Amino acid sequence: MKKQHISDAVVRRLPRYYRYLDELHSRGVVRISSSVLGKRMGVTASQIRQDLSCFGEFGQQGYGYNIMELRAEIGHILGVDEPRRLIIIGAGHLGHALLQNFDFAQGGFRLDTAFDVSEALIGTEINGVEIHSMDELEDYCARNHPAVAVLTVPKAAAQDTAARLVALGVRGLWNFTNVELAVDESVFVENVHFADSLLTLSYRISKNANPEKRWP
Amino acid sequence: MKKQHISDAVVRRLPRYYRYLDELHSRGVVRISSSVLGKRMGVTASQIRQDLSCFGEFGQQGYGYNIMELRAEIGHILGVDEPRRLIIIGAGHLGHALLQNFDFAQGGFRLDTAFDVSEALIGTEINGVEIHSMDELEDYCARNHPAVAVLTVPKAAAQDTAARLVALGVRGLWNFTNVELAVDESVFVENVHFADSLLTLSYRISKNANPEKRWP
DNA sequence: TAGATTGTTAATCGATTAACAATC
DNA sequence: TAGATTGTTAATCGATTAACAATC
Repeated sequence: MKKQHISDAVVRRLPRYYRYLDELHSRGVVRISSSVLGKRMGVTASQIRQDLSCFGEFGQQGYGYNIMELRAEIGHILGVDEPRRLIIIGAGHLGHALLQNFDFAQGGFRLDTAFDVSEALIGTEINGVEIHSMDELEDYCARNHPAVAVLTVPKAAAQDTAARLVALGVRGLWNFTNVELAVDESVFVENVHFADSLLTLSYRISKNANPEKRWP
Repeated sequence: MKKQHISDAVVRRLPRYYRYLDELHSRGVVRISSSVLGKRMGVTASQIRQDLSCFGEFGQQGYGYNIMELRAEIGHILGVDEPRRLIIIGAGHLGHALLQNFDFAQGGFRLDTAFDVSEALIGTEINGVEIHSMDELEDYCARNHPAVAVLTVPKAAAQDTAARLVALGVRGLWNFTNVELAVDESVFVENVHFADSLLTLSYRISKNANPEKRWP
């Protein structure tokens, strides 16, 4: 039975299901039951079935799930088969790393242009992606209507750049700036807060300090 | 009343409190009440008080919280005042970006050495951090006992490298490889799964597709 | 058919919010 | 003192797990 509202907890688990199914698929496994998948992923079979039931009925009694099918269904739910444009704002070290390492196409995103203010970078190409001047942003957006912008600019420029992108019709911001962006609620912001992530690790290590192993 | 078990939900909110308090502190604000802080952060006052009460009593009736004190208390809870060593494994684009941009000292981590297999990088220095050969990892760990290792190696090397680090006594792994690491449960793994993060954004955009704004 | 496994409903568990006495 | 705000207890809400009839 399809649910109308999907909780954030469920949404955040979907990419992980997708990843496991993708791996099983590429290893040639054809079918899997919720209990086997659950054991492998370290979650309960109930949770998997409950999560999937939010979106439809993808399994078969007595059989389980066809991996290829389920993978495609989750991909569809996540929107990977619905290609959209993405741009990178800021081709510094982090933007550069994403341009070099990250497979945007796998997530269903088309990336052909990044933007930066550095004269040294403008006009160059990284991994097949052209670096344009920030002055061309308005023009590019008017022509290509990118759905998502990746924010890898310095902290100080984050809020202004975000506002500019929102005004240009961007629907989502993938925010690496460690700044809390104030934007219209119709625009989705996905934060990647490195500092927060490392601090939780710091916390867990501190709390479970093993006296024998406590070195600086 | 101090709690013995702290839920993950609470732990993940602490860095955000810390960040806000840090900013208020640097702007010279002296005190704040849970309701004002809550309004600013977009959470309930109840939640803030409930969260803090897991660790002690840091406020004062009729007054609220002293920002400098509370900031220091949360910093202490997170372990930022307890310096520990951290190493970076893999000085490729992403490792490089972290070396250049990320302030490890602010999280209480001392970073002096990164490791890589590339002959071109070994012996060089990035932002004051020396790049050593992976061959020197055992020796370095025996001498310096790093608490945390940042994993910015290629996917294929992830699991083996993790196992090697765990054997060398590392207590936590900050994992950027998008691989699920199988390690002893006494070692903490904090995953930064870029792909998962972007897919949740993809999902939210797909579901709330605004027909007027639906461009590729 | 018999065994396996689903989707779903019910039960449990935990997290968030509300309320309020205590008190600065 | 009176007003404000805490820490904590109680109430609510939501998410996870368990159970099971349906059925492949």
